[in-house]
Amino acid sequence: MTRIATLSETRSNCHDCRLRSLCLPDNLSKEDIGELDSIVQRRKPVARGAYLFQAGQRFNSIFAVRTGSVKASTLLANGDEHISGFHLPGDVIGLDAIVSRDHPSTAIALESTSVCEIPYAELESLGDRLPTLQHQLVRIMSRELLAEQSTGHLLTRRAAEQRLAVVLLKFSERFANRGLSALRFRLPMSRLDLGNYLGLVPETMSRTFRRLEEQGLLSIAGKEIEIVDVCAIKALAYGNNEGDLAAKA
Amino acid sequence: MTRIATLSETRSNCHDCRLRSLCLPDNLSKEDIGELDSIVQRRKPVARGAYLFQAGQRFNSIFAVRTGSVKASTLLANGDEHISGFHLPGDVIGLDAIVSRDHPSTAIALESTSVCEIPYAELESLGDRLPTLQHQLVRIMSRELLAEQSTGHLLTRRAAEQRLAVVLLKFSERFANRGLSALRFRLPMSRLDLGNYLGLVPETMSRTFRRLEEQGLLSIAGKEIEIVDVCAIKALAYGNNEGDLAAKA
DNA sequence: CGAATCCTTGAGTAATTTCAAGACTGGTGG
DNA sequence: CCACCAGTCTTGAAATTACTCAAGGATTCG
Repeated sequence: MTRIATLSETRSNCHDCRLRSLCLPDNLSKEDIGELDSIVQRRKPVARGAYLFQAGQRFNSIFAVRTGSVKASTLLANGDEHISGFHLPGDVIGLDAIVSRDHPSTAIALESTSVCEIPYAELESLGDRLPTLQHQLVRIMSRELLAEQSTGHLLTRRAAEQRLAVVLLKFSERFANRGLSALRFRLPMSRLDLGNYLGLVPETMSRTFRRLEEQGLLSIAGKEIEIVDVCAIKALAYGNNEGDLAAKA
Repeated sequence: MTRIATLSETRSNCHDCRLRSLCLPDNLSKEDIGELDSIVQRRKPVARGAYLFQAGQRFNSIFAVRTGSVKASTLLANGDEHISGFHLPGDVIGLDAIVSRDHPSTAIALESTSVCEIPYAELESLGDRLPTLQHQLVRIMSRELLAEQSTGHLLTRRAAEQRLAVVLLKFSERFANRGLSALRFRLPMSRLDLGNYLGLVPETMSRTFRRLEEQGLLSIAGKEIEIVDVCAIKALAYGNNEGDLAAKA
């Protein structure tokens, strides 16, 4: 077929982006979105396993995930990998690098992933002229700060079942925020990666998933997860430690 | 003694503040600091156990810790408290509330603590006029984001000894950043609170402290901590899991 | 000085980790 | 299109570790 489409035609712009309300353009006027759009670079999708950037690499841009998913990881002194988070469409990546000159962590695509690259120097300049954009950047950073904090809550839960319940609800919420089903979704990462994130070994992950399925809280088919009993999962995740509520499932 | 000093005289200003380089004034011109100073409110110290703000309370200001220390906590559904962080002089608190209208967490003074209160609406307006100030706010948020992330690293460490080693090194670094001793310092929080933060029960905290002291890595006198063998602590915190290096202590 | 809180210590239990090995996938190449 | 291969996932049994429960002792703050 004849390809007469220019690059810009096949690539979306901020104004028409479904994720606009989650991203930098939120609250911006049509004109301001146009200005932002002019500095946003939309490259071809990043292949599964490829780096968006690596730890130690010079920081130049932040990235907004458009489709796909990304894991953020750091290499520990002993050679182990620690996964500090997973990024889904609408998330903005690289904000932790602003304060230093270099990226503190590595961003790896978990599947074919398309991102918008926003050169930070240009964003900063544009923000000087467009207060609304600047405010939105700050709001997004505040949002990320909040998200990171709740990760802390997650990891101090002792029981593996609790940690899994909490993280599943968090993903559920994130999918729902994008208008997807809160009860049926596909986890983009391997159990290995999810376990690493939660501080649990793969064996425990496997057993914990199975236990929740046996209790009738989940239905699992590979990476496809269905939350069968939301109430019970919430009770397990956020309810009392004694299990009084959860035991009623 | 005769008190003729006005309130403004007994209270410092941003320009003369020792913590200036860690805080919002960093990188600002003398004039800009003056403008910032004019919106900063310096109240009398907050007593030990008093709230700077409570979760759910309307967000109006961010706070910079000048002296003392603060713990950030949230109440879980089961009634338990979760401590998400500790704030020392130079830290800016409340940034996680910008995105929502209310504070997501409660800030409690761990000792008599003095803070600078910065009304956020005014800071935002001022930031619109002073790009350098705006950039500095973003840098501080990026710094906080980075700090929160490394909390995640901390909490995925399985062993209690590792978690304690990591958190002690983090405090050591923070004290050093303020020009204090990196090897001898006073932890402002109780073992209870520190354990809560680390996801460990008080009994485990007690035993773990004692074990590190017996191994000759620490010297402990109440809240006063001395790091005796930095290398061994670092090996324990960041070295390999097998303990090959740490065992040589 | 006195009460409240915090810290310590001990013994037993429950949980995850470790070690080992087999089964399953999904992607690649013939 | 099928077969292969590497990585992923599962399962079992033993070992380690932190948690729970209980109670006494030490600090600290008012």
